[in-house]
Amino acid sequence: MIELRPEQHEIIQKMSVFQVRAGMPPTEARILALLLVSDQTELTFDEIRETLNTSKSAVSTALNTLVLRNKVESITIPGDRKRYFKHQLKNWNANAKDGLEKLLSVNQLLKEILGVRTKETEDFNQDLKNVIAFIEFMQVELTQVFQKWNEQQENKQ
Amino acid sequence: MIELRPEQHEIIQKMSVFQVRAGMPPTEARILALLLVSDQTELTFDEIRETLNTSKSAVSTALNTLVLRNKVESITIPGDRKRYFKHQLKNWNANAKDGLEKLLSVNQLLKEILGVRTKETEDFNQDLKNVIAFIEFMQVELTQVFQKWNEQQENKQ
DNA sequence: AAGTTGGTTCTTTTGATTCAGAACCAAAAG
DNA sequence: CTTTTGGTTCTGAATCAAAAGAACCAACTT
Repeated sequence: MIELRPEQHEIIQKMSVFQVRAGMPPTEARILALLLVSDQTELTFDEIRETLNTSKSAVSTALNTLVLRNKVESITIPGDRKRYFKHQLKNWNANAKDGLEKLLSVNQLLKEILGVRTKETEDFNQDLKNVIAFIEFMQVELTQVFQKWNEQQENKQ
Repeated sequence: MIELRPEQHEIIQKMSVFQVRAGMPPTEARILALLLVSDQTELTFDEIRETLNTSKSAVSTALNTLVLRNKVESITIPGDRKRYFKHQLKNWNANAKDGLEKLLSVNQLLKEILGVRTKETEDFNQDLKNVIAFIEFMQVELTQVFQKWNEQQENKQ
């Protein structure tokens, strides 16, 4: 069992509220938050379960989906049967990119809608075309922004 | 009651699935999709209710939150008691900006976490600093991207 | 003033998520 | 081969969000 300072508990609370609002299940959110604030960066299944005071089943399913979604990485140390779990901070960038791309993929549907609409409603259709153009613009610009970040990072080494 | 062609029904289906995945309640999603595909761009409360085959209460609350969130605009025609509802395509841009800013606001919490962490775990802390830097970078770049788009639009007129 | 229209608000019902508890299982240790 | 460890999987049970239904209300009509 990990001992947490009061501030750490507080942040777990605030952070998980934030993530739950964004659609993440509570247990997953609390595990992620714990892995961010804990003094040890690698925790075992049981440390997580005890510290968060949650059932084995809840922790097991939550951890598995977190690993599946590349939010958490699971580490095995040779000669130790336990698995250790660690926040995948390194993937934050890539996850963000994936998330944005998924959002922008709505453009496919908007184009379909434009294809199906009456030609009568010219103003509306023009507005729709504009949204489509905006999303396409964002796609191009965001790729450049990500590229720029990656270049900056490489130059720092 | 609005008559919809099969393709229109299909798109309402696909579009609302997409939005529901992104966290929007089903009725709201279907109303938005209907307002995008319908041949008439302005529909009354009852046209929406009948076409989507939903209860008055569900339509009422959904419409009200959509109006509150600037996703739908409500129009009144003088001498007609009914309200007409229209998709706020013009606000797509601004809504996108708000949504992104909300996502990026997690940075506040990440900074708090960094302040509370042990100094022992240097690698982890460096990764965390990197995420924070990345989000700050995105904030700056995104503002510029939005600005660039707005300038382009002004020049077109 | 007695409907009718165009909704809103409150309560109940339904359905889906989430979690706990227990049974279960595979790998390693004894 | 039996036991322990480190989890997983399978029911319920509790909770929660969304929708339905019904009562309600204000504005307009007749």
